[in-house]
Amino acid sequence: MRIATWNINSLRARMDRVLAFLERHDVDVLALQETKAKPQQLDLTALQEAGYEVAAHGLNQWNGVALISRVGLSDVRTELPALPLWPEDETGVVEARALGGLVGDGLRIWSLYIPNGRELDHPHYDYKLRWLEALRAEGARELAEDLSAKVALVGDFNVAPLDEDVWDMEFFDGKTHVSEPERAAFRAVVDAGYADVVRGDHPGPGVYTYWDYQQLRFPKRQGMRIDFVLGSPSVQSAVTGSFIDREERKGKGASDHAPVVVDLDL
DNA sequence: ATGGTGGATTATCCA
Repeated sequence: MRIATWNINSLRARMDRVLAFLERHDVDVLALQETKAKPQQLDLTALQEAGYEVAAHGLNQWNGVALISRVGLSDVRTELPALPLWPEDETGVVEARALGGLVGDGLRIWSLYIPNGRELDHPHYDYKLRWLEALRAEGARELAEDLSAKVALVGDFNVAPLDEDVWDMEFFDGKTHVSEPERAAFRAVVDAGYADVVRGDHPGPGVYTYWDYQQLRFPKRQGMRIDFVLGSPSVQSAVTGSFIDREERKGKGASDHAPVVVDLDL
């Protein structure tokens, strides 16, 4: 089974790229972030004609997530249990930052869009840390129940875990994505049993998944590694290969993120 | 001097 994660920065603006990507790489399951669409705004005809089922979760113009699968899609959940909400919820509305489903032979995959954090002293920064802690707790609970559970936590984590995951640490001094609390929160998810299954075969420095649209960051190779596929032990041991599709960042109409692709022999 | 891109939605917010 070939799974992938991609911050698409508007699914409606890039549906043609998604279809071409799925076909080009023979992808079975694709997790998307920043779909920037409510489910009812999406025209899924072409995806369905290509043999894919789709589940989408979105409430506003920036932080929607989706799962696309041609190997089954069931038990779809639109929120992680006990996930803290932003803004502090009075209406019952929750943010569309997580969407999980069962695909293939019992693999649970979560498409995750971790909060950006904005600034170190912004309320969203604390929200980001709480969100990651809730993800860790839920991930730990899942493995405490069944250590052999096949779980993949994939998506845009908005954290660069190592210094080598950004093009210039001095540039990021005092900024989010590289602060120690964010990195500790990311490591806690890993330590709960969810390993980065890509880094081993694609070590840095200079291996990125995101390049800002501004300042010619992509041609200048000034990027960040912030998109990850984290796998439970049974997923880790099933990995047969992986790659970051840097080509997808090229040309007119590219997302600012590249897809991350992982092959599994479950 | 400096958000110099890009998307969604409409002059502003978000990343």
